[in-house]
Amino acid sequence: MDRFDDVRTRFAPNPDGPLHLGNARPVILCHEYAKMYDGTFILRYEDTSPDVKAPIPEMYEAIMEDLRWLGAEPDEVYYQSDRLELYYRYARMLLEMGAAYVCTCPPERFKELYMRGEPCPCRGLSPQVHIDRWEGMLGGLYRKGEAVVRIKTDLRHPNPAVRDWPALRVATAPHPRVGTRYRVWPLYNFSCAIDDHEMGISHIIRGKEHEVNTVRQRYIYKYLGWDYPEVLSVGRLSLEAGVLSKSKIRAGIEAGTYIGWDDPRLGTLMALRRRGIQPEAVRMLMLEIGPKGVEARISWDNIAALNRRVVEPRANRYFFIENPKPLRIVGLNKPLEAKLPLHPDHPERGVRRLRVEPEDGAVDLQIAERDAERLRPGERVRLMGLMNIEVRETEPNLEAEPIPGDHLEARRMGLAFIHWLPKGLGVEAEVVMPDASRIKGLVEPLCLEEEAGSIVQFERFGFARIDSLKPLVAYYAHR
RNA sequence: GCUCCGGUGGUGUAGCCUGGACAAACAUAACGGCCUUUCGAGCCGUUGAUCGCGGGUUCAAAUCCCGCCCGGAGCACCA
Repeated sequence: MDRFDDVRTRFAPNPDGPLHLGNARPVILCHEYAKMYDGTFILRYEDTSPDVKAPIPEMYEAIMEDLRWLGAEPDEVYYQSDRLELYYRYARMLLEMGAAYVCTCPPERFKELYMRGEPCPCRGLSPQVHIDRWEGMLGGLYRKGEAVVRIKTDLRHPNPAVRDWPALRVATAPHPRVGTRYRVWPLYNFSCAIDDHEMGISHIIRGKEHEVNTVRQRYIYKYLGWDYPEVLSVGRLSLEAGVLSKSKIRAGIEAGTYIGWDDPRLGTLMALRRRGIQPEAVRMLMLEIGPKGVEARISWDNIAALNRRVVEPRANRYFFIENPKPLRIVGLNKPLEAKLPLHPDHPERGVRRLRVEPEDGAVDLQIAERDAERLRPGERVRLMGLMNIEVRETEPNLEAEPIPGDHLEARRMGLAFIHWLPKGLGVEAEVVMPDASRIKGLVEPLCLEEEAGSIVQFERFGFARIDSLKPLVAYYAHR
C-alpha cells in the first residue's frame, strides 16, 4: 500500500471476444479494490496481435458495454495499438543496455538450446549489432518469423519457459485500428510490463495462468529499476454448463451451432444478461468466490440462487401456459373473476383480473400440457385464484366440474394448485430455454404492459426476461 | 516430462499460513412444514462430511512433516 501513492488497478483484455463469467472475477475484484481505496480503475485493450489473435472491431465497444453493465466503468481507457512508439523506445533502450538482444535463430533451434540452458549464437553479440538488427526489423529487413527481440534472463532458470523470453516480433497482418503502419509488435509480456509501469499500476489482479508471466515481467522492472506492483493471482473460473472459451464460441458461431455471442448456452456476460441474470448477482458471486488462488467451478444452481434473491422482489407474476391444452369446466352457471396479485408481497402493485363467463353451464379454459397429462378422472385440483375442481373424464376431452371449497380447503386436501387461462384470452408467446430450445405458450395479456428487458415470473414455470414484446419472446432464467 | 497449484457433506466453496472453543461453517440441492392462493417463487425447519489414502510429530491435526493416489494450470515469434 505505502509503496504507491494511489491504488490503480487495471483490466487488460484482448478485444477478440466479449467478456465472460471468467473475466468477471478479475474485473469485479480490480474495480472493487480500486473503489475501496478511492483509487482508479483502468481499462487497457491489449490488441497487439494482429495475426494470431486478431482484435475484432466491434469488441472494443462490446467490452466497454460489459463493464458498464457490471457496474465497473473504467476511469481511464487505453489502447496498446496506440502505443507502439513507446514500446519501441523501451526496446531500443534495453538493447542498448545489453539487457535484450535480437535473435535470428530458427525457433526450433533456439528451443533446443534454451531447454539445455545454453545461449544461442546471437546472445553474445555486441549491443551495436543488435541495434542494427533492430533497425532491420523496423525497416522490413526481416520477414515474419525471422527475428525476435528477447529479454536476457537467467538461462539456468528452473522454469525453461522463463529463459530469454521473446518481447517483440514481426507481424505483418493488418490491424483493425492502425492498419499496416507497424510491422513489429510487442508480445504480451513486454507491452504489459511497460504499460503497468507507465500507467502507475499499483496492484495487478489477474488469472493464475499469468503466474509465469509475472516472473518474466519482473526482469524488465529489474533492468529499468522500477518497482513491481503487488500481484494477486486468482484462480481460473469454469462454468458447470456453459461455454467460456472464446475460440470454441467463435467456432460454434461460425458453424451455426450458436445463434451469436449471446446464445443462452454460453457463459458470456452478453448471454447472462439476455437470460435475465442481474449484474448484482454476478458481483455477489465474484465477491463470494473471492480473490483466492484456487480455481472455482461455478454451478448454475449457485448463480440462480443469487439471481433469484435479486430478481424475486422485482418480478411481477403472470400465468404462462406452456403447450396449452383445453380443459372444459361443466356445471358452472355464474361468471367468476379471479383476482391475483402482481406480486404476493407487494399488493400495491395491483392485481390481475381474469374473468370466466360460462355459456350454457360450461366454460373452456387452457392449462399447461404438463398439468393436463397428469390429471386422472376423479382427481381434484385447484385452479389458482378461481376454484377447486374435480376431473370427470380425460377422454375424449378433458372435462371437470367445480367442487365447493376455497384455497384453504384445497390446501387442507393437499390439492395441486395449477395455473390456467380462459380460452381465447392468452397472448401467444415463446420462451427460449437455456439449451436454446423454444417453448410455445400463452401469456395473460397484462404481461404486454411490462417493458422489454424486465424480469417476470411465470408462476410455476420460472423467472424469465422479456426479450421482446411485439412477438412476445422471453428468455428463461431459472426457477 | 518439467514448473506450480488443488483434493472438506449430492454440488460449489470457507476453515489450513498463526494446531486446541471445528462433536467442521456458508450457499445450493434433497426432504418436510407454513403461506388470503406458485404440488416450481417466498418463509421456517430437517437430513447430509470419520476433512483424497497411508504413516509420522503432538496432550491435541482438516490444520504441521513424509510417502502415495487423483485432478487442474502453465511450459507460444497468443493474450
